[in-house]
Amino acid sequence: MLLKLYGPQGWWPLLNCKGINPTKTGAIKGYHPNDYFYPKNSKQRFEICIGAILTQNTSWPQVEKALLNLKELKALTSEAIKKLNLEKLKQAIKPAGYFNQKAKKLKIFAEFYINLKGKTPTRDELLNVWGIGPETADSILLYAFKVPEFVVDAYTKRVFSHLGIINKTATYNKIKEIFENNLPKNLKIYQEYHALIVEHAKRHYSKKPYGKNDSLLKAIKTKSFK
DNA sequence: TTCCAGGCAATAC
DNA sequence: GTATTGCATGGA
Repeated sequence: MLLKLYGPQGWWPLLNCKGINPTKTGAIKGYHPNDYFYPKNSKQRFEICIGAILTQNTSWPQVEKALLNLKELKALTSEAIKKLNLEKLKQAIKPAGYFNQKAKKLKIFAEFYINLKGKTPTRDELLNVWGIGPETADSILLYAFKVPEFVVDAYTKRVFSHLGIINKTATYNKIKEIFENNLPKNLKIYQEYHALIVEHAKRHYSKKPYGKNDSLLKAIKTKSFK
């Protein structure tokens, strides 16, 4: 239903890629609808990773401003972030908020990324990096490294507890488990579903009362869907 | 003015 | 283990 309502979301957004859709909500440019072949290289992979860190409790347009500032400084690579002056880094990412913490997170992550030497990290390895929590780890694995880990966020919890499908007090891992146990373990499905939940929640679950005009909720209650 | 945004770590209980 | 708090900018 969500896919029918909103279409493919083309996550993860990148600043530079061919076949982009500049009109997509929340993106200046860089969505890649119907195209799951990104990222194509280590640089794009890294851009997704730092975007995942920068978007912690922050709206995507603010993150894009930060990414564009970094691009201006030619600092969208792990080596460049590692070398970049800390104060300059803070200034560049200021639009994304929490700039003191996030600058530190980016420095630490850049080092971690370099040490990977092209390998895919495990979930536990990511969780052991300061600044990477469960959602950021899963986002990095799912969208940058194409590992099927379902991403849970505040929206997921809000929407699905409203739908009566999960408990309000359910933990991150519990919610993740529910989705993964009830979906085919498929990369495209995991990528698209999470993105669609975010799009749906932005429309109906951003301000209270939540889910007021949620057509999905109505359809589920009346079972008028298949 | 107040609330909110694709969380996380530190701390308190 | 679970609950609370600080972190910060900018849009609605």
